[in-house]
Amino acid sequence: MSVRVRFAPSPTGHLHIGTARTALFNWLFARKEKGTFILRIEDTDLERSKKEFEVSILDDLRWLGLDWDEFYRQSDRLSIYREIAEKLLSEGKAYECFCTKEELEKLRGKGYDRRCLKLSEAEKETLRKERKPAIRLYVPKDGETRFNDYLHGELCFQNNVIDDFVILKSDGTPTYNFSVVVDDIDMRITHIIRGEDHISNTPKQIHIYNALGIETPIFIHIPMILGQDKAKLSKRHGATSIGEYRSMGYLSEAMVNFLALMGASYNDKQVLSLEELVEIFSLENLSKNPAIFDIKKLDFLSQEHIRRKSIEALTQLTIQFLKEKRLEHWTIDKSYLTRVLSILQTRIKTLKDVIIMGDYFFTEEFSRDVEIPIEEKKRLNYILPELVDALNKVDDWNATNLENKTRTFIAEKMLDSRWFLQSLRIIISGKKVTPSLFETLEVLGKEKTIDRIKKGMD
RNA sequence: GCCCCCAUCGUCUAGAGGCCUAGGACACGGCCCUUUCAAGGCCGAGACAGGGAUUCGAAUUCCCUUGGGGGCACCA
Repeated sequence: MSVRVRFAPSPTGHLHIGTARTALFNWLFARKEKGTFILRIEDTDLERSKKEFEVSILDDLRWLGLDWDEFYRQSDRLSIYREIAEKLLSEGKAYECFCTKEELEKLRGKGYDRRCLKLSEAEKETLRKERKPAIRLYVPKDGETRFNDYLHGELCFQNNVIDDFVILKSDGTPTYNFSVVVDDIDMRITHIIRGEDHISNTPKQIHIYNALGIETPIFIHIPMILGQDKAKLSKRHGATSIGEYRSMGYLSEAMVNFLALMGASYNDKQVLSLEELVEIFSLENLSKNPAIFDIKKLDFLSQEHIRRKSIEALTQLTIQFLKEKRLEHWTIDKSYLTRVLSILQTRIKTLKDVIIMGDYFFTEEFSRDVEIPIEEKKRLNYILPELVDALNKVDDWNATNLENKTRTFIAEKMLDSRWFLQSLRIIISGKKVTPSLFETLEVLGKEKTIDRIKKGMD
């Protein structure tokens, strides 16, 4: 039997880091096993589901490189859930519940007391005229529910901790636990890979499988991703959606690599492409400990993946990124951009670093992280005009010639080269860290270089 | 409150009774290279939560404690 897995996000927000990792593991497993990866939008919560979030989630999945073989939307399948719920109702495995919100509120924490199970046919008939009933599954109070989880082994829940939960709401839409099971059966899902927060839903779902007389798939509950404070990763930990990281200029390869590394291991190898991950992925690689989100590791991976890009590919990605940041005017001279990137490539962690660390290549409005102290400026004002003269005489403007010329100048004037070169760096870039100074000057060009040195003298 | 899950360096993890004086990666520290900041190279520090039990032998098995996390909706 071939593997069929699904990723089932609800469109109530943007694609979250943890959710994305669940998608990734499902996808990797499907691709590795030559199976089918199904994308199912769980939009039965009419209140909170938004089309724009669905669009955003699909977009982020594509960005990550996760494609799907089949696509479903639960809102298109409402009649199916109703039909199955009716079936369970007619078989006596489920019953109608006429309780109001207020009545249920009083039962909070105590569990549902089955008051509607005791209703007579006549009473139900009267109530039906007043309001639409919800449908609850009848869950036996005695015994226990056991199931096997691939990572956690045999898990056991006492049935008396499970309520007769609602499967169909009074508005005719299914609840999560119900639609999931109906769909997983209908879509012939073989392995359910999902977050550990669903472990406690599983016994409920198993009761539905049992009521329907269907065998359960294999469950694999993967650990959560936590914030630095070890609490479930949430908004207060900062950026938690894939889109935010994309906007920060992380490469999708880095994101995928990072997600795959959290809660799993692959023979000590760390930097891996999506293709390599498919190759080595196995359920046995999964860990059962929760993982803390560590952005330092993401930074490292992003840097590594940037280094692995060809200069052409990196240029393309940067053009795209700068467009998104409304800096397309930086990309007009593509060959210049490529030259800038060729010397920046080994020292940027994200595409955004092109803007942060390399703005001086593109604009005179570049940021100044450091300023030269006044006393030093006085000394420089004295020296710089002569340097300008010297540089003006450089005809073939390349790093080697520039270095020779400058070092000769330093020697003649008996300057401290560390001090002088660093001052020069600050004058032309406003930064204390740049690529090799002479390469930087070469790329920047004669005109801009001399212009900035002159400006630096005022 | 009830139910459930988890527990190795700061972080991600390797480890399925002797290969463990516990391995790797990130981060961190130091040194080297360099009459430029970086980058790069080399080296280093750093963990089996605690207590019992089983065993000739336990990071690895079992129990308890502690700690952390998750779930208990006509949300998903």
